[in-house]
Amino acid sequence: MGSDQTNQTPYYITTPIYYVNDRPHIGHCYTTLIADVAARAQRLVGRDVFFLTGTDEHAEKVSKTALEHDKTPMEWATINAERFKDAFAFMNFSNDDFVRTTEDRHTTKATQYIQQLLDQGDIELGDYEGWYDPSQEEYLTEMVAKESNYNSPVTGKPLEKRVEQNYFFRLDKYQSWLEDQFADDTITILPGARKNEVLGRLKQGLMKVPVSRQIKEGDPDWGIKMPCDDSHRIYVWIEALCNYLTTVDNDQRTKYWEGEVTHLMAKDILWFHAIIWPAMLHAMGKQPPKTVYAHAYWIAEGTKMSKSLGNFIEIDLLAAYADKYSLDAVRWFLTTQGPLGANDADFAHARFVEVYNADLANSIGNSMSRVGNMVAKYFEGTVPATCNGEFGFPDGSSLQTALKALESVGKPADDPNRTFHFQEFITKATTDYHDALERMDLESMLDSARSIVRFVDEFISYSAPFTLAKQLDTLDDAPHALRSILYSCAEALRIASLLLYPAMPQKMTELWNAWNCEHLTDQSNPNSAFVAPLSELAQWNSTHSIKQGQSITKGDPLFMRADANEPAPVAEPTA
RNA sequence: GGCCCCGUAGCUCAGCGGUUAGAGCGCGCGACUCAUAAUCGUUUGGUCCCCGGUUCGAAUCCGGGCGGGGCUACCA
Repeated sequence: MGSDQTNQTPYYITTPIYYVNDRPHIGHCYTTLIADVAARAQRLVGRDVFFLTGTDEHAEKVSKTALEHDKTPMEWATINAERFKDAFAFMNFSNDDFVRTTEDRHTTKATQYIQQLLDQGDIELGDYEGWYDPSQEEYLTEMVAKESNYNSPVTGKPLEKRVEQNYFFRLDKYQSWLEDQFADDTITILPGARKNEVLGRLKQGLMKVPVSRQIKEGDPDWGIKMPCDDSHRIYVWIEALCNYLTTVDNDQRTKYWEGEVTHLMAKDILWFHAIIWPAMLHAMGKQPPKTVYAHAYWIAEGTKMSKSLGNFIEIDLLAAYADKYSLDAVRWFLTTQGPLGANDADFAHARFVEVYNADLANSIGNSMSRVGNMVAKYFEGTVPATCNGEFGFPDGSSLQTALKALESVGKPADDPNRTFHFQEFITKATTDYHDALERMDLESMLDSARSIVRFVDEFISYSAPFTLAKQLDTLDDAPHALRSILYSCAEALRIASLLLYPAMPQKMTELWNAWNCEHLTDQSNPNSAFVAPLSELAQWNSTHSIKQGQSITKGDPLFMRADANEPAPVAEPTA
């Protein structure tokens, strides 16, 4: 594995921009978290990454709610955009930018795109005819109208058939082009079940989509006007989608759009991202995204989250969990247990504690503790030697010595012929890691990191360095064997920690500080850049490896074991 | 209404035509003691939703049920 294998295509990953009227909740945090983990992993393997999130602010309701709060729409949007920024800073997301759709850089470009589509005839004036619900001030689809017998589903009053003049995007022109993109995965829709949904709907045929709204008497001045026509605003959805391009549509950043683009989102807004947006891009002569990934939802303790139940898991509750179990534990749980597939996932406290103890306290944290502790105990905290990580016949003698030690105390190994090949195992783990990252399968990505930890635990049990340590004076070669064994454990864990970093940047940086590993350009800042790509960092017994004489402090346990009987954290009531 | 997905061990899921159906977690037992009562080993645990069909052979393909869920273009 050399740096020449690193994918040099710039990597651009986006989350949806979030509706500012919502309070940041687990859904926003989850989508942005998986983007963060993917972005950090891609940076780790050496790619040039741009990670974007932001807020969608031009919705009608924003201006309405602003009024209710005695604020201008812009003031209100700013207050709420700040809440998202705070929440994301709290989650330690490494987004390279945060776009607000009210910013000039967005509105200017978005207007240009619409103008271009108008000039080309991809956007044209037409009549929109539909069932209007005057009480809700919205149009209903034919299906919904029919189901409710052409009465308002809310008030029961009759719907009105209304015709409105609107600008339409000629989505219908791009049906066959879209079909081609999906047929050979030029645009990859993930997971597969979602792709089927999109294909199924696509088969029913595409219509023109309205991309403007008429400005009504007394409407607040909010949103972007149609460039050609002051009496229309650009429909907020259409404008919002443009953020992915507007933010990087400049000389410095255009390489990201021309690189590999991944859009992440929840399943409810897949259609816009898989169909409308790629078609718009194609019409503009721009490359479509490579991957459109729609994850499912979190549910809370087995129950769907809804406004009426008021059981949304908001940022405050995540903060309470972070306070008790550490932020990285929250990131780990959400990333590995989340609804990346087509099925919803449950945020259940009992499950959280189970995963926390199994993966973090007992596995990762404990393994790092026991190795650190043995180095402290047997070698006064200084790594005494290096080793090639080969154990067992015919390449190494250290394991044989360890087995002799076990034999001499009457505890011979069941299978005395086992071999352990650290470098080979780690190469396989990092290869799997890369492959999983390419598929956005973050759970198996992190599991391949954890497989190294399991390997180390297994090796410790088998080789029993603690037994060997008691015979340093009586058994020939025992000191050398013990040094080799502990070096290999520490070095393997160092590499595992690199692979775990994207999910748990703070905790892994904590370990590197305790072990004096200089992987980051600024050891005091978990978010600083790596000094080298993974292919170099993860080399066994090489430039960035643990060295002979390197001091390792035991440090505090990274994840203290949790008591399942303690009550679940509760969100602090906040303003 | 239309289209789609899912139903496999207590839980989350993998397997999607071929030997006695798997993993992780949980539970039980054994071993060990460097470590956070952690770890390692091992057992238990399954009419692979039901009925029918195709096949030498089906969890896997086909048809029909039952149950759960999703999508169905103007709140975002």
